[in-house]
Amino acid sequence: MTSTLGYALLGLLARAPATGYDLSVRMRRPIGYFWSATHSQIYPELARLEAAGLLRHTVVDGAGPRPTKRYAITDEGCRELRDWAVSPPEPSAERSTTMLRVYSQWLADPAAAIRMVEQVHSMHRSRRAEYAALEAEAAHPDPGGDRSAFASYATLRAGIESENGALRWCEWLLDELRGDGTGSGDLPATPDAAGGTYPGRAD
Amino acid sequence: MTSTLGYALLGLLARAPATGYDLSVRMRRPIGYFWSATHSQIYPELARLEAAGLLRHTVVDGAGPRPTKRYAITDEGCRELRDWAVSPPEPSAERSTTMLRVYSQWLADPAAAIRMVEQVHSMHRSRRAEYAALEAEAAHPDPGGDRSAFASYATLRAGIESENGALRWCEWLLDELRGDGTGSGDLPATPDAAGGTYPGRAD
DNA sequence: CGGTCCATGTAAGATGTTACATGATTGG
DNA sequence: CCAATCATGTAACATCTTACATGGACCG
Repeated sequence: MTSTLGYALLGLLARAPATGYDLSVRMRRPIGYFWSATHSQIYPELARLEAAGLLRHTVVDGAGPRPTKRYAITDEGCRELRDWAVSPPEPSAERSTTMLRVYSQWLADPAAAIRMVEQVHSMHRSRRAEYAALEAEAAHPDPGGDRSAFASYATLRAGIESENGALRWCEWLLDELRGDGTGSGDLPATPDAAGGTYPGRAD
Repeated sequence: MTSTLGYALLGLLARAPATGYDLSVRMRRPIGYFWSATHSQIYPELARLEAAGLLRHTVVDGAGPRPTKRYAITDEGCRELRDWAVSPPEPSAERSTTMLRVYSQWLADPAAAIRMVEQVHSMHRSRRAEYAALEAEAAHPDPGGDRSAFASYATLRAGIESENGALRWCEWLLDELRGDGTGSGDLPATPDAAGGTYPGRAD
């Protein structure tokens, strides 16, 4: 019944009440580092959630031509969100246009392919730097303490992990494409792990 | 003009001609390990690509009630795919319902949260095993040799990387949630890296 | 006086999911 | 005989993106 976007909004409102505008600003960049939406999705969804009794709004002073609404989650909303949060996760289909491009780069000039992968690499570097800065701010919350702060931190760690993995992959691929490959087939060690740890291997 | 799905189909057809059915079977599981689609998307898209001159079909013998069509990519299709493959990648919005769930798990019973993360963990383990088996089959193609085989291999490596990162994250989170945390804040070394290497850290 | 921020909404279009529909062949 | 596989399509629905629309306040 409730959409994924709905749960994203409930997740934010469970932490603090907010206006639709507040929510749309926060969701321009991914929330929990793994979801995003625009205001044109958010406003209708808030109305639907309220009709379902999961939210309530009060009109407050604001700058817009229409009344400014501050939304708060209801007890029913909390319950529904809580149940969804621990319900069995569906096997999510990963999607990446970048990977699709790489899949067909064998058709193109090798130099052009390398340039494209370099761009991907630098995008991941700056994204990781962003996340690393956020991590430095919040330090490492105790899972037994403020649980909502720890949950935010856990999704941030996942973002950093995922950027580290992407960076390692880019560096491996660039080595291969440039012909610097040592022939071992292993991924290279990365000398510049700024922020976010590169964890050790098993052996 | 051409959709992402269109490029996914062109990417497969650039390797070998195929029927819509073939394509739909291959795309039930992600192609290049990072895209998927169902037959109801694929058939109309094939018609559109053909109308745009990027594909051509011949009718062949087959079992269906309608004529079975074998599609092949045209030179124009190859050119368009090639250009797209090395064009600047857009910053992709990552989406994960699992992460959204984790973001709100602080509302729920800790034991239920742990059970849910354990399920995520085991899903990633089996996915990685699947990928590792595929990797063992293909070994490590030379980037200077069959370039299309190497491109497939590169996307498979990305899939393995991403599974390794997800597994490491699950294991860290489970330690934290169970209260086994050493307090170092670092991710733990993982003792059971089956298939797919866990690469070394920088220092 | 022009641009940005606040603040909310609608509408049109692209894309993705789920269900409906047909019908022959093969294997248990 | 029932189910799965081969093989192609349409229709309804949900979701996401992009553009249109309004209007006050503040800053340069």
